[in-house]
Amino acid sequence: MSTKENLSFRQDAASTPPRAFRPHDHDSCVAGAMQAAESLCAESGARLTPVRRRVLEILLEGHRPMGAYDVLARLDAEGLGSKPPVAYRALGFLVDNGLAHRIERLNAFIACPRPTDDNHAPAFLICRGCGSVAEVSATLPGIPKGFRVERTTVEAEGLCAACTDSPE
Amino acid sequence: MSTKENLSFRQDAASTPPRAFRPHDHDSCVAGAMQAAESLCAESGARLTPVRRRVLEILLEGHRPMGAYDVLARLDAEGLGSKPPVAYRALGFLVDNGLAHRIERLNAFIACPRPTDDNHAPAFLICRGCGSVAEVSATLPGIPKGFRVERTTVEAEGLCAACTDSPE
DNA sequence: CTCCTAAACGTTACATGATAACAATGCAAG
DNA sequence: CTTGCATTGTTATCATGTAACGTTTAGGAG
Repeated sequence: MSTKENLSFRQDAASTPPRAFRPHDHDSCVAGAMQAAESLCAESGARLTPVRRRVLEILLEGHRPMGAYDVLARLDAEGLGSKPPVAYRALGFLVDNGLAHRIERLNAFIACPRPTDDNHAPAFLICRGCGSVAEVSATLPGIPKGFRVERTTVEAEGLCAACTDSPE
Repeated sequence: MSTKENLSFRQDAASTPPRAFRPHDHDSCVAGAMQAAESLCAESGARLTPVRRRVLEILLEGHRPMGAYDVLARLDAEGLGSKPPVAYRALGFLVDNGLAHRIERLNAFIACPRPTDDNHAPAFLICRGCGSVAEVSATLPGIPKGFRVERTTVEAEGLCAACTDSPE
């Protein structure tokens, strides 16, 4: 069973906000995600090369999406690459391997906080106040008979609890 | 109550494919949508100017999304405008007034087939075979307590019934 | 260990998508 | 009429994304 936040679009609303919207031990958050990424790659044979690892680390710095060119700027500053394909290829690898996701509304990318969990239908809660994005599990009920779903994009934009309370 | 296709993500899978995936009387389909658009604009005071009306007609030609530059090419051919802002402004108007929707996955726009229906949470079924897109109603259950949803993006890519049967 | 191949990387050039800013025009209310 | 605001026209530029091609490198086959 998935342990991701213990949240699901199918069950009743959870009582606790997702971790991305709460203060938490982010260092262990990052460490866990990197560890999971290493394991997954080791298991699948995917190669987590220096640029790819670094891009994942950069994405993991915050629970908020980054544009490909933002990532590229970071890589450039660190001497790891300066041309768009460098960033897009690394991001593509991470997305293909479930280590990151693309947020369509924002044309941006975010690290997957729990890549080992079953992750076939992620949904994203985008707070327009603080810019944080939380990943939760989604299952779309009631797809019309005969339509075979292969991929889903589920994104909700709004205000997280903290930003609702203090609308600065 | 919404009459849109009588489909909902909340109820059991409907037995009939959405109209966009079936042969149908498209002329009356278009006429109905234009009529509804006129009424809505008359009621709200929004001005359905020639360019805006024409863009809506162009989008209504098929149940498939068009890129802003595709629309612009059509406008240009008809002498209605040749610069990107012309297309983007008309599309923006249509989206703001619920007469069209943006498909985020595709960076494209599609006419709303039933703009008078309640339309607060549309979901889109995108067939990668024929390129058609059907709009159905979606309600996301189980949003975590405290997150206030303002807008949703729900898109499912896959194969419609017809394309599943004949995978050319 | 050496060779071979497939994957990864670096770079150029370009394609596609979107908007800021400002001037000119139209239109409707007072 | 005239004033004010929405709409349109245009320029210029920014943002996002990818095709294509040659080079390098890692890792397995022999």
